[in-house]
Amino acid sequence: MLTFDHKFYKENSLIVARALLGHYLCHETEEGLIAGVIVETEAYLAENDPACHASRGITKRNAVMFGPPGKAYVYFIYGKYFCFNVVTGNEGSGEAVLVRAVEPVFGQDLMSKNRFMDCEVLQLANGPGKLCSAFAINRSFNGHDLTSKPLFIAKNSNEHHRIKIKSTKRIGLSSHCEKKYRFIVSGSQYLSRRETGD
DNA sequence: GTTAAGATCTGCT
DNA sequence: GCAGATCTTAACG
Repeated sequence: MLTFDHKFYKENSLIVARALLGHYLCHETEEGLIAGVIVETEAYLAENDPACHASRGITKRNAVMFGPPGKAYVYFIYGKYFCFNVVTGNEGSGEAVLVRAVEPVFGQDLMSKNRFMDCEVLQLANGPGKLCSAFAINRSFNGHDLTSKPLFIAKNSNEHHRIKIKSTKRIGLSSHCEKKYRFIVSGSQYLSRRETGD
């Protein structure tokens, strides 16, 4: 499995968000490999984006976003869930890509175990909180370099050229969510929301 | 020290 | 389709 180099993550979040679709998110846990194809992402921009955690300057939580690109930004939300992001852009810019859903391809049994509940394969990792739970991603991976094990993103050299990418509005934001900064693999059955006709 | 809101998920109607 | 759970984070005093 080949990972992306740091130069790849240095592009701005809009570019990286699209570029990550169709590639693999992998976690080599002690119990075995967990892997899935990234099918849904959202870009959070350094400039003019009030919804971005970094928009109000550096804090203890978002510090990793201002560090070098290619690292994981993991934060806790709603008292229960984690969200997994990839830091992008130049160091100091404060931007990231939220990975919202993956299509399970390996270690579905482990994902199911990590979710602590019975659910269809279709719903194992079709949302930011679900994905982190299934992949056993927690606070300890905040700041982890995604070009190295045990948690990494690997290139898919086969299918990538076949996917069709669509952009839509971002999910779950109370304000300033009009821009189409959410990117999905069109036709995928593993999205967090059903694909609409817009 | 206190408070309000949050890049969500689940279960119930 | 909608409300509740649940607790960290950040802003404010």
